[in-house]
Amino acid sequence: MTQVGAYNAQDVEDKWYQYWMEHNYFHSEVDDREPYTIVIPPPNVTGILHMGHMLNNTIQDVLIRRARLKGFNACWVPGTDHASIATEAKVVARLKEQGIQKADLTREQFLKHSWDWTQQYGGVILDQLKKLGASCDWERTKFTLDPGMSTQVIKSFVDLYNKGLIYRGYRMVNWDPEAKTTLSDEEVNFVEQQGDLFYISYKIQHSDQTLTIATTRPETIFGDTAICINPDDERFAHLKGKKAIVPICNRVIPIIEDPYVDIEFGTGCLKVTPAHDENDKMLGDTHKLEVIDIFNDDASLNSFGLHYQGKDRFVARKEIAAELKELGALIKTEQHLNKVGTSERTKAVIEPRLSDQWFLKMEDLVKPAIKAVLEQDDVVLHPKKFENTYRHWMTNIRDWNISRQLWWGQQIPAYFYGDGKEDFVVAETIEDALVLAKEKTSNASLKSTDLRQDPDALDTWFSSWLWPMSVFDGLNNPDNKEFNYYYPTNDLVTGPDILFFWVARMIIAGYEYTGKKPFKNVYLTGLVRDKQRRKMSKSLGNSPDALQLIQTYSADGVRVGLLLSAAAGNDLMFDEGLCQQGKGFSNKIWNAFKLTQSWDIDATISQPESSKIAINWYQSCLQQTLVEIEDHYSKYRISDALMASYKLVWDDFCGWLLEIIKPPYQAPIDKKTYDSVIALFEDNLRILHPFMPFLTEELWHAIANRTPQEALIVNHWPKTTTIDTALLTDFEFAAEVISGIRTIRKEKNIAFKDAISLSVINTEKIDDQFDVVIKKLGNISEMSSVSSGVEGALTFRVKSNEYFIPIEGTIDVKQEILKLKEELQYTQGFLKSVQGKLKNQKFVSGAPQQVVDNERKKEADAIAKIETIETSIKNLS
RNA sequence: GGGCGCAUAGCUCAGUUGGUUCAGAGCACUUGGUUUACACCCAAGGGGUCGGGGGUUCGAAUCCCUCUGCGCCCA
Repeated sequence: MTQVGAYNAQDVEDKWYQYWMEHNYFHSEVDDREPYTIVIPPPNVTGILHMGHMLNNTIQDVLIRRARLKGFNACWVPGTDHASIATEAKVVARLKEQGIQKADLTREQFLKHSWDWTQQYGGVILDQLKKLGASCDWERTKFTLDPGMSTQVIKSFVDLYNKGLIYRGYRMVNWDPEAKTTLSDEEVNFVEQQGDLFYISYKIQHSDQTLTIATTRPETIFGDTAICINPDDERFAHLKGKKAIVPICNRVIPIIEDPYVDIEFGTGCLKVTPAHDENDKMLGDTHKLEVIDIFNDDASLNSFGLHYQGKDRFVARKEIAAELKELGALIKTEQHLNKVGTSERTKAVIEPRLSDQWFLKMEDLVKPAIKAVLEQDDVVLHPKKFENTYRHWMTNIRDWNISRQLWWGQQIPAYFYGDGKEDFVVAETIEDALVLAKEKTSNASLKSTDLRQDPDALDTWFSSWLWPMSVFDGLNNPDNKEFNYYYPTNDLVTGPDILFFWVARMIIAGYEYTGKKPFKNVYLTGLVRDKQRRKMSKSLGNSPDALQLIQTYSADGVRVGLLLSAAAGNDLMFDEGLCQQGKGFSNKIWNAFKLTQSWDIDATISQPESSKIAINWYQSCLQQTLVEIEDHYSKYRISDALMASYKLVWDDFCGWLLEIIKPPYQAPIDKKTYDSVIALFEDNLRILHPFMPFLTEELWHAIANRTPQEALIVNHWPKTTTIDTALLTDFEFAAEVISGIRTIRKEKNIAFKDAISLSVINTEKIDDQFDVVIKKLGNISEMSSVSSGVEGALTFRVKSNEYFIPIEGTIDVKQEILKLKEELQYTQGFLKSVQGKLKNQKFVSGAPQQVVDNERKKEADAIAKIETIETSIKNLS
C-alpha cells in the first residue's frame, strides 16, 4: 500500500517539461520512420499568448503527441513572424515615447531599434507556449527575418520577377496615412460611420446656371477634374458639352457623360476625383481626365489645397464646408450612414491613393491551388464548409500588392539607376544588380553607388507564404535531405480569418515552387469568443490572461477545457467553467490512481469471478472506444475524440470497472486483478497523453520506475485487439438491471447497505455471467431464476425480462398496478406505430431490408414485453 | 450591394448517405446519498412541436421553396 497525496499540478508540470527538454524528445532528425510534420503558424514576434494561440497550439500539440505515440517521426517546427506593420508600429510608438521620430532616423538606425525590440520580446510568446506543454522542436525555431529565411524571400521575388509575374503598377491602393504605408484589401476593415452628405453647388461656365452635387468628401473638390452625368438623365440634358467651375479654386472642368452614374443617388451628378477614388479613377481612365493628387503622405492637403495646405483632411473638411457656406455654395447637409475603410492595425481612415507599387500576377498562380483543394482533394480543408469560401476568393482573386512603405521587413531587391520609371533591375544582390544594370544601359562605367535600392519592404505575407518550405531551407537548397523528408507537411492548424492571407497563399507558393502541396490537411479552428459572443480583444479587456488560467487550472485543465467545446470551424464561447471541468477531470484520474495505490496486494488470494468478467469487459470497451477515437481523429473531430476518452475513463473505468473490482474496505486485492487494472490504466494514460501530457506522464512514472527511453511521451499507442461485442451487449443489459435496482432502492428508500434479494424471469435468456457483477453493485444477497412471478415483490422490467425484489411488509398493490398499466399503455402505443409501418405495403417494399427487419424486431420485442406486463398485472390482481 | 454560413434541452453543441446512434452529449438544474479514491464525488430524475410556414416522400431535424432572426467574409 502506498500513500498518494493530492495532485500539485504546477510542480508536476514544470518538472516534466524540463524532463522532456533534457531528454530531447521533441527533437526530430531524419530517419527511416515515416515523418509527421506540422509547421506552427508563426505568432507575431512581439505578441503575447492569447486564447486563440492557446487553442490552436493545443490542437497542434495533441496531433503531434499522438503521432509520436503512433510511431511517426514527429516534427513540429516553431517560429515567429516579423509582422512588419504591427511590429513597426510598436517600435515607432516606443521611439515616440522616448521623443524620437522615425523620420529623424536612418533606415539602419531604425532597424537597429527594431532588432533590439525583437531580441527583448521575441522569445516571450514561445516561452509561454512551453507552459502550455507544446512539444515543439525548439532547435528548429525560425524567425521570418532570419538571414537564411530572408534570402529565400528575396530569391522568390527575383524568380517571380524573372518569370514576368511581378510588375510595377500605378494603382489605386489603400493608404494608411498614420502608418504611412499601403495596405492590402484584406487589411482594411469597413466600419459603419454616421457622416454628412454635403450638397455643393457648382457654377456653369458662361451662364447663371448651377448644378448641385452630393458628396461625403468636400475637401476633395481640389482634386475634381470633371463632373459626370448619366447620358440618359433628362434633367441634365441642357448641360451636355458645357463646363463647370469648381468652387473655391475656380478651376474649369468638363461635364462628361457616363452610364456609370446612378441617376437615383444624391442629385444624379457626380464629381470626379480620379486621384482619390477607385471608381473615379476608372472614369478618369475612360475619359482621359487629368489626375490631381491633393494629399501629402499623412493625408494633410498639399499645395493643390491652396490656403488649406498642411491641414489635416478632417480639419479641412469642416473648414471647407464653412467656407462653401459663406460663398453660398453649400446648399444643405444631410446625415448619411456610410461604410468607411479603416486600417486593421492603426484604425486610421484609409485614403484611396494612386501610387507606384509592386504587384504579383495571380491569375495563373492560383490555378494549381484551386485544383488541389476543390477538384483533387490533394489538400483537404476541415471542416469542408470552408471550401466555398476558398473557391469564392480564389476565383475572384486580384493581383497582390506586395510592397509596403515600411522598413521592417525584406527590402525589395529592385535597384534604380536612373529617374525613369523603368530604370531599374531586379537581382538578389547589389553585385548582380550592377551587372544587369550595365547590360541594360550598355553603360560599363556604372558603379554600385549609382544604384538606389527601392526603399519599400515586402508584405509580411510574402515571406510567410513560403513558411512550410523555407523552414527547411527548401528554396535555397531544394535537394536537401530534410526538405525532401519533412515536406510536404501533414497538418496545418490555424484560424479561418487567415485562410486567404496565409493558407491559400502557401498552397499557391507550394505548387509554384515544388509542384507539391505544402500540407495535406488544414484544420481551421473557430475564433475564441467570450460568453456574450464577443470577439476576445484587448480593447474590450475580455480576454483572460492565458498564463493566469494555466496557473489556476493547470495546463492540462486548460487544454481539456479548450478542447471540450472546440469543434473544428466553430467559434468557441470561452467560459472558465470549461477549464474547471478540465481540472476536475485531472482530479478524477489522479484519485483513481490513488485508489489503486491504497490497496494491499495479496498474491495468494484468487481472483473473484466479478473482477475477471469486469476486466474482460473493460478490455473490449476500451478497444471499442479506440476504434471510435480513431474515427474521430481521422475526421479531425478532436473534441469528440476527447469526449470519447473522457467518458471511457470517467464512466467506464472509474464508474464501472473500479467499482466492480474494488475489494471490501481494508481487504487486500488479488494480484491478477491488480496487475490487469494497472495495465488497463496504462492504456488509459496512453490515450489521454495527447490531451493531458503532464498528468499522464506523472502517473506513468508513479506506476513504475521507468528509464528515459520508457517515458510515456515516446511510448506507444494502445495495441489493438479483438472486441467481444457479445460481452459488451451483455454488460449493457446488466447495467440496465443495476439501474433498475437503484431506481427501486431510491423510490422505496432502501439504503444501499441493506442487502436485498433478486429474482428474475429470464425470458430474454440472458447469460448469467454478469450476475456476480449485478450482485456486487446492487448489493444483492441472493439472486435466483424463477419461472413465475413472485408475490409481494416490487418489480421492474428490462426488455421482456421481469425482475422481482421482495420486501418486508406489504406493497401498495394498487400503485404497482397503476405503474404497470402506464408502462403497458406506452408499450402498446409503441407497438401500434411499429405495426402501422409494417402494414404499409409501400414501406415494406420501399425501405431497405435492414430497416424493415429492424421494425420486425421492434415488433417482436414489444409483443414479448406486453405479455410480461400483462402477466404481472394478472398476478397482482 | 455581392457571397458564405447558422438557427436542435436553461447554456454550449453533436446528429455523416432521409429509416436503431433519432430526438442525443457535456454542463447547468431537481431529488437522494459521506466511517471505506474523489462533494472537483455517486445515483436517480425533469426538461426540446429540431426558428415559422409550405412542399417532395411510405417515412424529414436531415432534401426543396419561402419567411423571420443572427453571424462571418468581400465590395
